[in-house]
Parts: sequence; structure tokens; C-alpha cells
Amino acid sequence: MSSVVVINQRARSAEQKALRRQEVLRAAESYFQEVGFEAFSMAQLATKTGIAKGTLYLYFKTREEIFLTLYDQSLIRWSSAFIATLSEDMTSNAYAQSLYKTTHTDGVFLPLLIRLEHVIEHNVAIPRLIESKRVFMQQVDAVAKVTSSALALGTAQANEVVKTMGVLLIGATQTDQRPALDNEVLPADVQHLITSFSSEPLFVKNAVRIIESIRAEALSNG
Amino acid sequence: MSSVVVINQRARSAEQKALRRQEVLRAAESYFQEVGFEAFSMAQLATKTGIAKGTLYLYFKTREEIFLTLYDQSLIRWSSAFIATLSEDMTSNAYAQSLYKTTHTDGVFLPLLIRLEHVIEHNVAIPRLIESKRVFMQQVDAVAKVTSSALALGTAQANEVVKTMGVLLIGATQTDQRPALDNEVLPADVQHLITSFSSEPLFVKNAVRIIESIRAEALSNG
DNA sequence: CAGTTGAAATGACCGCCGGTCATCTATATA
DNA sequence: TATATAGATGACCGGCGGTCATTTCAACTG
Repeated sequence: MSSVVVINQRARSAEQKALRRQEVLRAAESYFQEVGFEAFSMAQLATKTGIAKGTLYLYFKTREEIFLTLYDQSLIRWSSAFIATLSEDMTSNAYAQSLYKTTHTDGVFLPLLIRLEHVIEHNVAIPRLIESKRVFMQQVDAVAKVTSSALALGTAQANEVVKTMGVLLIGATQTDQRPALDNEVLPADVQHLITSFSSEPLFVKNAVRIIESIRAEALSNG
Repeated sequence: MSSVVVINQRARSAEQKALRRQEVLRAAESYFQEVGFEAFSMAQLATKTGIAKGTLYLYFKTREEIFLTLYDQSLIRWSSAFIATLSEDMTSNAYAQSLYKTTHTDGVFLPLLIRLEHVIEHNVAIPRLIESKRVFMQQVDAVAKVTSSALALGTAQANEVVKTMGVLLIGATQTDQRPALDNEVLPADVQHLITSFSSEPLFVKNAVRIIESIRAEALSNG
């Protein structure tokens, strides 16, 4: 028998508190998708959630702890979505394409990922950081395991692939975070430059190069 | 005959104004190295420069225009420093090592590079942005040209190498921007994770993989 | 040399930010 | 019903990027 948990005005039980925390996170995620990282304000989030600003700080120590939690959740979502697209013996290209696509369908994963280490982690308590790193390791392991059979690689090589894909993804994604310059008239040379840094081919091409190299190394090293 | 330009209290001529602008930039660069991106405040910069806050805005439209200008300058510095280390017919490994090293000796280049597209460019006037992109293209061309002879590649391949190195560098560098966790006691597993994401091997290894792939493609495509 | 002028310089001021905490009040319990 | 506990509140804080009416000085004029 599970009883319906309703939060009248105050969350007293641990269950109610967890529920309210989730309410905040749900509001935060939708608000984040609206306005992005820089314009995200705690006062506005409080309004959107329907609680007072001070109350937010009963559930999260800092603004960045909210972002870190959203990141953790989106990482978990992504890893299971990506794993679901993998099958045995894929081409490097298919693998890279799927990785790119799945990371880009989630509205919050990449924007948070690229700000993780140089902004978010700088205003988070150490124990919370450790917790997040554990989530990260767990997800990497899960993805590496399936990668191993998808690309026919050993455990070590599969881990290397996953790790490297992360690095490449961050670099290639940078370019998607540029301000929208649509309906701006740009000189042809600048327009060409921007086009030539389109993230998808940049990522996929180099992902394939790296995967193939790691494959070749695995063969020549036994 | 060049006359010495001294700025008493007011910069009236274009020459004096350019000089004062450089003074601001010099102070900004040293201040940036002290406190980093997030803690960099215009009021403090004004104090360090020895002028009033409002005066800063006579020389730069926004805080981000200062950062963009520092970035442009550091890019130019880096490209000439890197070019100076290149010689004919280098190994991919030597090339990658040198690229890594030269980017990491400048104190402001990488921190600005990784914030370029998702923060800095969002608060800069379009004409200024175009100017900066032109500087970028110019430097990429210069580096690509020397890369072409250093790695014995055609122009197209050399450009591809340079472009891709940038992407990889941003991704691999992310990890250096983590908060300093020295004298924090971390669990062994987390400590191991952090160690395994050390930026130098991450960059160099994959840079070599990519360069070698591009080389191989060049051979097989004629 | 004094008087005039225009632009460089100033800093008080604005709205907003993340975060705090004395105070209030809904709820569980006695 | 009275009391104790703890969740919720929002006025308040210092500091932020950026603005602009006002001040001040260098250069020009006669």
C-alpha cells in the first residue's frame, strides 16, 4: 500500500521533503531550458517553483548545487538513452553518430557539461562533489561495458574510447554555444568560418579517427 | 622624430587614448591572472588601473569586450610562440607536445579560450566579434602554413589538423579548470578518476591519433 | 594672458544578483 | 486546547555590471 503524499504547506516527513526537492528540480530544469545558464536566477526560480527564495536554500546549499544535481540526472538519462541505441558490432561511424545525437536531444546535458569543471564545481561542497563523481564513474562504466561489445573492444580500450569521446564532445560542442547570429548580416568570410566549425561533422569525423586508432592499437598490442 | 606620449590626466589625442587603453589591458591581464574569470570585477579593475570605473567604459563597452581583447592578444602571442617551436618534418608527437606546452605557458590564453563561445561572445557587439574572428582566421592560417611543412601535409590537411587541435585542446583543458582539491582528502576512487583525466596525456595521445589519421587519409586519397 | 569650449573623467546611483537569518506559523504531540 | 518544533518567509546585505549628470582640465581663441 503506498499512500499518496500531498504537500499542503510544509514538508515534514523525509518523503515529503524529497518530493518538494524534486518539484524544485523539475521547475529548475524547465526554467533552465527557457533562459539558459547565465540568466538563471534564484529569485525567478523561486517564483516558478511557487515558493520563497529562502526556502530554496533549505533544499540546496547553492545555485551551483542545483546545476550539479540537474547535471547528474541528465547524465544518467543520457547514458541509458545512449546504451539503448547500441547493438553488437557497430561501425565506428554509427557509434559516433548515435553518441552525438543522443547527447544533443537532451536540452540541459551539454550546456551543463561544458560548464561543469570551470564553474559549477567551484561552488559546491566537497562531499556533494564526491557523490557526483561517483555517479559519473558509474555511468561511464555502464557505457563502457556496452561499448565494449558494440565496438568489439577489450575493457581497457572501451574505457579509453568513452573517456576520449567525452573530451571530444566538450570541445566540439563549444561551437554550439555561440550566440545566435541568425538574422545578423555577417561578412562571407566570417560566415564561412562559422559553417566550417559545425559541431556534428567535427565530432563524428574525429570520433571515428580516434576509435579506429584505438582499435588498431588494440590489434597491434595483442 | 617620435615624441614621448605622456598621459597627464586626460588622454586627448588618439595616440594617448590608445596608450591608456593599453594600460587598462595590462592591468586587466595581471588582475585576471590573480583572480581568474569569475572573480574579475570592473570596480577592482578600475582601482588596479588607477582610474574611475566609469572611465573604463570609455575604453571598452562591456566587461566581455575586455576579455575578448585579452583573448585576441593572447592568441597572437601563442601562435607566434608555437610557430617558433616548429621545424620541418617533425613527428606527430613532437608537434602535439609543443602545442600543448605552448598553450599552457600563457596564463590567460586557455581560461579565456574555454569561455569564449559560451560566455564572452554573448556580451560583445557584432562588429567587434567580426574583428575578433578575423584575427582568429589570420592566426589559424599562419599556424596552418607552418604546420603544413612541419608535418609534411597539404594545405587542406594542415588546416584540418589545426582546427581539430583546437577542438581537442578545449576538451582536454576543461579538466585543468577544476577547483584545486589539493589538501582535500579525497576517497581513493575519486582521486584515481581525477588522475586518469590528466590533461597532458589526454591531449597528446589523441592529438597524435588524429594527426596520424589525417596523414593516412591524405595518402590514401592521393 | 584670460575666457571659452568640448570632451575626458568621475562616482553616486540604478536594478539585480546570490545568499542570510530573525521572525512567523503550520503541524505533531501532549 | 496548549505547547514545542521545525519548515517557510522575505526584508535585508554586500557586491555586481553598467549609466549619466556633473565636474574638470587641456587646447584653442582673441
